[in-house]
Amino acid sequence: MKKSRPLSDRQKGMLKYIWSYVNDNGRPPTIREIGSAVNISSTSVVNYNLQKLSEKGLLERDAEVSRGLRLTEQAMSMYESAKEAVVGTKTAVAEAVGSLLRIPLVGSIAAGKPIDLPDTGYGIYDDEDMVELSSAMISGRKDGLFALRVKGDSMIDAMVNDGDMVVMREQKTAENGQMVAVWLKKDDTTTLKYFAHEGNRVKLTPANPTMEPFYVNAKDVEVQGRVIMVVRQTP
Amino acid sequence: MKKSRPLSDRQKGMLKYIWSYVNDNGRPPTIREIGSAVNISSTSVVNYNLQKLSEKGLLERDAEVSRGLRLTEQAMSMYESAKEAVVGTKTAVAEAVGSLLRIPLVGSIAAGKPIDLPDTGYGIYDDEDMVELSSAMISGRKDGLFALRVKGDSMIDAMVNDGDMVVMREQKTAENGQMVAVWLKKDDTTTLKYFAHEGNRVKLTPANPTMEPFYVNAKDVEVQGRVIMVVRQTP
DNA sequence: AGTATACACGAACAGGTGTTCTGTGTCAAG
DNA sequence: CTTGACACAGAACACCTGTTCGTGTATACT
Repeated sequence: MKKSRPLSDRQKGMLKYIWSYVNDNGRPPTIREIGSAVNISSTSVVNYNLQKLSEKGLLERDAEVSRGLRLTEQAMSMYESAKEAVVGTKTAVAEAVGSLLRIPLVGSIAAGKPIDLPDTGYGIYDDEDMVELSSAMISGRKDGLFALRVKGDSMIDAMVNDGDMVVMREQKTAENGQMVAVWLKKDDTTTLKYFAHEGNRVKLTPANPTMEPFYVNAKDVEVQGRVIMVVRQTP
Repeated sequence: MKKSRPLSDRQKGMLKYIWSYVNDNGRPPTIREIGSAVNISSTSVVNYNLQKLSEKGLLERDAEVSRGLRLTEQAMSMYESAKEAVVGTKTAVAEAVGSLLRIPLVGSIAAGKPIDLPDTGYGIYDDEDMVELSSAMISGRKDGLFALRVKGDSMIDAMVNDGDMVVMREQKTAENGQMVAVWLKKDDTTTLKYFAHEGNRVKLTPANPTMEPFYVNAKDVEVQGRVIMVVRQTP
């Protein structure tokens, strides 16, 4: 559920000013330039409203960089009505929009503890805690999906970095060849490994091809979920 | 009549950098950013050459204003051919109408060769060759995006596996801290590294935190694009 | 009543950024 | 050889600029 408030007069003015400033000068304005153009005395208020506009997807900001802001296509279209292109593709996109999956980002995953899902279970989530993926990117069932943020460097064996996002599906069992998050009872450790049954043992293979697989007694592992996808956003 | 000297290599480099920076970031660079890009340690030298370029009518400056410079038509025309290639990529933007981005999967990336984009440039794509991502997942500009499939194990230093997908943006320049695909001329190798200017050298840091950064002469690296995202779909 | 949220203001801070000044070396003309 | 224009380096300075903190004021909801 999105609570998208309408733009205030100030925010509309700021947007328009930024647009025309870039048009006139070939570079974005500073916070203080925006402020004096819209009669805002405090830079923090400009900053505040810029952030609001950013949250609405109308502009993007580069932190700690002077003039580090940029209008998005969405905002540009408000001023450049003539710039529509390729109507043909529009229908295809319209169909595709419906197949957008919104996956809750429910917690984090680290080596030292089992996956921590909020006690409430799956319920209501803020917009910030959702990951949007095209359903075309995900094969198989699309229910029971959730995403976790990886904390720490403990998963580099699995080619997963600190800060990466792991999209998973609730599963207590796994088939051979699937990548799973397993809880190793002996070590009190959660790891990501390729999974394979081998008699009463389980073969766990790191994703890093330079590392050797190892074997664990089937009683000592607990499948916590299947890894569908790993996403890393680089700065 | 003024005696108009030909441009020095430095000035040509500055001009080109400014042009690609504006193209990449939507705003002009600072004096120090230009300096580190062209191996000039002193801001006064950059200032000096900027003034020369200004006298030659290749750019205009706004005094006492950060990022207060702008290429003239005359200078822009020097890069006309390259500009058209960029305009070509705009088709990818046109399809980004909704909140869903359709990014062309244009080829593969491997250690032994530069990024191979189809000679045809960006044009028509099959549906199978498109990657769908929510635009909310991608920060920064959304034009000039393309995706590559990673071939081989040569990128494990960058925590990127065989078969992973890399979403990139066409960029000839990079800011400190960004992950880029760089072509190392000496080694005939393409690698993914975190990028940082350091004087006349470039610091390249592997994503794998257990590995040490190394340094290369700025002349021997060529930024081929910026890595926006790495996506791994597990079986 | 109290609590939460959105919005606004002003001040202060740290680092970014253009400018300026002094000095050094090169090279061709006088 | 001397001179002066040209190109460059380094440091210092003053202002610019984004960020953050504390505070205040409405409005809506419990």
